[in-house]
Amino acid sequence: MATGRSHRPATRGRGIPEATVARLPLYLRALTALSERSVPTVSSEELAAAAGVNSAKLRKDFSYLGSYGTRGVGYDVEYLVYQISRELGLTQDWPVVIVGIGNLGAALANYGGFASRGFRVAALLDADASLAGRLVAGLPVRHIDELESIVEDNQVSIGVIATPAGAAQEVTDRLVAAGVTSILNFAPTVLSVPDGVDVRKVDLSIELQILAFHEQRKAGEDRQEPDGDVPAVMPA
Amino acid sequence: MATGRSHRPATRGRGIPEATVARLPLYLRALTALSERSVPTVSSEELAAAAGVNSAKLRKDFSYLGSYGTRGVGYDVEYLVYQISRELGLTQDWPVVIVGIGNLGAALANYGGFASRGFRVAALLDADASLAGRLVAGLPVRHIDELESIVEDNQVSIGVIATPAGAAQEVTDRLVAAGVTSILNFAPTVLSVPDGVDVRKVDLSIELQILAFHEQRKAGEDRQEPDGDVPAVMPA
DNA sequence: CCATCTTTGTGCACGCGTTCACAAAGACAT
DNA sequence: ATGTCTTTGTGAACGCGTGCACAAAGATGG
Repeated sequence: MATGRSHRPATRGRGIPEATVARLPLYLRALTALSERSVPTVSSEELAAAAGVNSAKLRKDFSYLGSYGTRGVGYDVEYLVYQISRELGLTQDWPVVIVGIGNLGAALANYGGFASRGFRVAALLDADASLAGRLVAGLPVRHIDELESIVEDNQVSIGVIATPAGAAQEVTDRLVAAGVTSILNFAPTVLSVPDGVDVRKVDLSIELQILAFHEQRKAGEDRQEPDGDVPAVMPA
Repeated sequence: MATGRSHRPATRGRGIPEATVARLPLYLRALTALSERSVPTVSSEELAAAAGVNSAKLRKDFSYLGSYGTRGVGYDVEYLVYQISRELGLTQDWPVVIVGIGNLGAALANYGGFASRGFRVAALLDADASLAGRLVAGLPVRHIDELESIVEDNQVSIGVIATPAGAAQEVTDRLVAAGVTSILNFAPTVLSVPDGVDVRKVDLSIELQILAFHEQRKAGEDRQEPDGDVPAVMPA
């Protein structure tokens, strides 16, 4: 995992653990819901329950970003929303491009969670010329050849890959060459990128396989092991 | 290893670390690609590179499932494919239901990675009656009211939730009540389930927010810190 | 049969993340 | 002001995951 290390071991602000960063969006979502209900303050216990985590963990997470609650009362909801948004960089506008407008790409383009949090879909790209011009989520699909100009013109630094596996690496290379430095990859492939480029992977089938493992283990506790070791196929 | 017919669920095999389980599908994918190219054996170094992990980690992972390579040679590809498939429970058939056939649900239904690995889409369900009967990925969409009978008739133990956030908990409750014990949740909500039910969450916007954080940090190394601590808004 | 070479399997140490448990801080009532 | 009560912030212990480094195992060639 190429997560740049902090040059400074500083206790404050700079050194937020990766695990904490991954939970901040979770807290933010819960806090936003509270904010919409005009709840002024919330205790670590309540918020932790809403986010589905341990309350001690939540308090420690907040302590990393120097966010202060009030003892005996809790946290100010609006204040926390602002702090977390700023820490995550959501107070600024992030133009993103989505490459590969198949079923998944269209789903992503329509996904409300993007636009609502500082992300703006700058363009939808696809290699299929016959898709060009078609409207998806109100935006026209454009041809992949426009990738470089779009990335440059819109200062796009985040790309989303929803292409078939075979095209993912080439698209990645072009995105990186054009200036993209963060990639969210939905294609079932290992992408290689130069240092300084972040890749996060979302793999639908892997999640299902992990579930299957646990499901099998649960079933195995009740019923007999379905014959353990020797497979039908042996190595030569 | 030939433990023949083991009556005892030996210490080995039972205690596979969660982190290892999460990587097994990754290895399996790389191995399948090798198998299709008729590569007979592979070293830990090569396979690790293909899967994007450290080779020592890979060897340790394999050691947990008792899978034996041959020193000086490497691992037998076919043998490993079988072993990992069996360990993950992919040698059996897993019927799944997908609930919520919007953009995302349709994308999931069409996703090839499911069918190819022991997963079979038993039904597509949606609350919108006007969708009923419409074909998606060759399967007719059925009304959510059929959930209970479908789950029971097909012995479905895995459910995929692709509904809006507001409907996710109710759908979860019905799935669990009908007998589902593993849930893959794409809705941006924290689901509460009874003990014994596994939930895995895939949250598209969270991944993007994590990317934004790193992106902001990268930008912050070059340019000036946009003023650190004191926000414009202070708590009451 | 012996020597050499390759690659596995793993003991060990280290660092990160989680959780407990509690002192400190502040609100609030009297 | 003082005492009580609630809730935060964190020190410390623990457990898990990772990666190094190396001995053991086996293949291969002479």
